[in-house]
Amino acid sequence: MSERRKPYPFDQFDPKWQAIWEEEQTFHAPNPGEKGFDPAQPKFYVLDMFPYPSGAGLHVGHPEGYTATDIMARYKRLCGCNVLHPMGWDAFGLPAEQYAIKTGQHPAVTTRENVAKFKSQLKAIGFSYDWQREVNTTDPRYYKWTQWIFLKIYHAWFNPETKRAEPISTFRGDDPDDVRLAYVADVAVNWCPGLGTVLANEEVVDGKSEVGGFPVVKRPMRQWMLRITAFADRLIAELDDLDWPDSIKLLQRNWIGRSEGAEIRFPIDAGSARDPRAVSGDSPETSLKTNHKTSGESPDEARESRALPNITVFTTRPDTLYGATYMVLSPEHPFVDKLTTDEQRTAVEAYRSSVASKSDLERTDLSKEKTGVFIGAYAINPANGEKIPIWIADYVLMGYGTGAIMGVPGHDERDLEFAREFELPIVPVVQAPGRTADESIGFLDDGMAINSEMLDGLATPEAKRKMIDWLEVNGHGRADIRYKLRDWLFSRQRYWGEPFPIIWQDKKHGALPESELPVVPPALDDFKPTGTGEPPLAKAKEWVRYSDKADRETNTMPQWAGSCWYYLRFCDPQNEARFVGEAAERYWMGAVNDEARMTNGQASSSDIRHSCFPAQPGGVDLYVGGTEHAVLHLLYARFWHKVLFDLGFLSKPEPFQRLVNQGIILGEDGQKMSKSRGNIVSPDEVIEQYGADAFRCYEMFMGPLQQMKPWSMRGVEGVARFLARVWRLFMTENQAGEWELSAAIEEVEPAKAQRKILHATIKKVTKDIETLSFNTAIAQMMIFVNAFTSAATIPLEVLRPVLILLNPFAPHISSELWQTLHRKFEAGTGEITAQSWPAYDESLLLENEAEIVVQVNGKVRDRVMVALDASDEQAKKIVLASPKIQQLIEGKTITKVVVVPNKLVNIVLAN
RNA sequence: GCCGGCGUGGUGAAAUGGCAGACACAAGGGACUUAAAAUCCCUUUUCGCGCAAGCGAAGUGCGGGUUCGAGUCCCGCCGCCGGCACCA
Repeated sequence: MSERRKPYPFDQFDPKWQAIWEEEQTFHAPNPGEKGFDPAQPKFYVLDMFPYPSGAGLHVGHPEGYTATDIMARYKRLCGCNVLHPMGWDAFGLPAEQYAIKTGQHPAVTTRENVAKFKSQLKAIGFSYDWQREVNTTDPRYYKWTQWIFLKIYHAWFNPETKRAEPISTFRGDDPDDVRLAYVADVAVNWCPGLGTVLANEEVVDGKSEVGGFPVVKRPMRQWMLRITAFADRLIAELDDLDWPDSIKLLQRNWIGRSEGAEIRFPIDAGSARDPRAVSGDSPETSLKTNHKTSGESPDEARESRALPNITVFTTRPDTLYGATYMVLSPEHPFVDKLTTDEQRTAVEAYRSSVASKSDLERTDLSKEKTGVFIGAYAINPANGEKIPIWIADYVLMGYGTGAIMGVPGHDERDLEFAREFELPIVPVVQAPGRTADESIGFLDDGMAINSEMLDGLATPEAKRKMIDWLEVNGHGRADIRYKLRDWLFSRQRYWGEPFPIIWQDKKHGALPESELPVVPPALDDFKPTGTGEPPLAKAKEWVRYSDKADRETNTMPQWAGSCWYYLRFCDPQNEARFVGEAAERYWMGAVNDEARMTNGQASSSDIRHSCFPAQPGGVDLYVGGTEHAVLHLLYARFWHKVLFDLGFLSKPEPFQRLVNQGIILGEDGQKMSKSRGNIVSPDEVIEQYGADAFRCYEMFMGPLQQMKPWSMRGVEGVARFLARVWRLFMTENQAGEWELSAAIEEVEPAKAQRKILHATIKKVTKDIETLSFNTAIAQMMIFVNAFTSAATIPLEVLRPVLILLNPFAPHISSELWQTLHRKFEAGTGEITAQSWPAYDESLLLENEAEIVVQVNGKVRDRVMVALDASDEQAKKIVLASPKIQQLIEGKTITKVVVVPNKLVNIVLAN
């Protein structure tokens, strides 16, 4: 008696049912060909973003999305679907390694402990995962296939003709290493000294590492890159058919940053450069090979550029070429050295070194004034033949476009600022509607071309087109498309990641044969980064030596690698011969089998409807996770998926058909949960006090899934009270203080009103689950329970379906009550999880009469009952006969009467 | 700066262009109880009138508009949140 008695005995039946589900493997989904697989069942794949198992365990934010997917999974099973609902661990990554550095504890040990903790917490919430499908990215049986996929990428190239990834064997050029989708490049990378590793652009936030917040500097290093830019167009275009939030699609489109425009070549003025002949090539890109797209320059261009060097710029506004009064090169542009005149050399060198010492953060500080230096050389504007000065300035970035721009101060904000700072000429070439030429300086939108000879009078879009034609015809340039998206920097100098299946011999990289996978990292005592950029794996000399002639690659893959394809492994996690079996992939990642939908055993007569099987184009049917992965994981995974699809391994080009982002859960103080604020709520304490079902239901009852919302223990209590009312609807306490089935439950015909509320509840809950409106589904079940709490007798017929409706939300209590009910009544067979989702009968929702709202001039004045089949005229007549209304309209002129059948009549009076 | 999203009671929120505030929380009152807890019932947008059942007015960030009718659609502001940020 020391503890307070629970309002219902969840502390007894929560563990009981969790044990039964585990024992009976209730939620195991059989694969095609396996025992228990029914080809007539449609599939439903509902996926959570698998967690990184941190040492802190779960907080109440994690299970928000998990609860939503669990409700969906349990609902779809009750609807007769074969549901794939798996969970696993994204366990490579920095925290475990940082911990290892601090304590010497091997990351594998930490990971094992954290996984066990996470798993027991998830089980305590009663999630219906198929634990037979659990995967762990750090398990050699898993990362064997991560490495295998890397090899597929390595052995593939992007064929610009077919716009698809193809095996490297179809490449007809000289050196396949130039075009592989995985390649090595010396690039200016984001080096993070604090973490001792390089980072992808996506992992750098405000000049600091996303993990740990350490400063990040640019540094040239030899790194593995994945050619994601080749897929930029498809990654944008194929978003269209996905059922994702528009905001996430937009985020991805913006991140990819497609810009249409033109590449324009500006000849260097022969008289001005120190030694123009010394400049070779027409673009820095051909030598650097940073961009796949431009590697195939035409021979024409090459010949031309040898005759007279050009500076190539990219612009989205070729129509403004006549307004280009100067050029700016990035300070790192390879032409700067060759073009700088002796007089300007000192100033140029000084500027370049000052820029080099700046961090990215300082350099991109928008509020600072434009800086730059004239390098003494001139270029020729190909449109008007004018000699224009060449400058360098740090507002031009080497990493985008060609690292050089034409300065059009009339119609570009930055150029205008720069030109004003250094008193360069400003020529308006686009006239704004309703403004004079001079007033149009600084006008950025589409207008009409002026001061542009052949373009004069043309609207901007036509002017662009005409200029591009002219450039192409005269060999000064061509239409071009550029992206903000960079190729994916794929190597890390860390211990706790997948080793590359790559060896080096004579300074050339080569792939290991598939038979040598997995490549397991060496045992190390010292996990510390070397600090020099050399990876920790290099310390394992024995391991590194592959043969007398060849050494192993010592970089490791980034954390994203494992999560790029885990949803595929879930389809067939034990397969030792393949990353995913063909039949399993086709079934789970393919489209829903329409035939199965039609022949499914659910009742479907005309008046009984449910919507368990909306049209689904397939793939992962529902993917729930946080917005923080909008441009990282979701873009990388789509990229890998497309490569594997092109190579013929997958059924569909997109992995995740429907995506939903859950909103974050704030602490009780309305602030983001964090250790430092001390406002973290753990599911453990909630479950201990209120039970798993109250926890689940509160997570869903708080508000719309997608919305940010604060936690409230009071709110949990309210939901717990609801579940206690459900309990007492079925159970009463006897003299001995034991719970027994209530005598009020009888096998009697429900009253009409009872039946009506039952069917209204089935309809509402079904619809709300489909739209993920779990909060209003629970509200409706509360209404149902409130309506029955004081009833003298409760018909069995209405209780059974409601338990099934409740089951996805509160699986423990509904299972327990179902079992108790059926010990007495023996109606129906088996556990609640084996039942069918109830159907509702629309005709039972209708009365003979409807209450009509009567408005006068749009204000509600009365309510009257009108027969359902009444005509508009009849309704009007009844409404006008109402004494209240009579009073209000007396002596006034009715100008109009609006009738909304069965709902409303609005009488409009003349004033 | 640019691009999104969101502003409804004391709080979380509900509302296919058709009764604003469902369902909860909190608060207040009552029943049961020796008492408390638990449970159950009632009140609770604001203002005004009324002993009362009730009646009237205003009300969804602010200002306009469309409409018989706007929380919902359109235009212009303000505020908060998120993303991008010298991307040529």
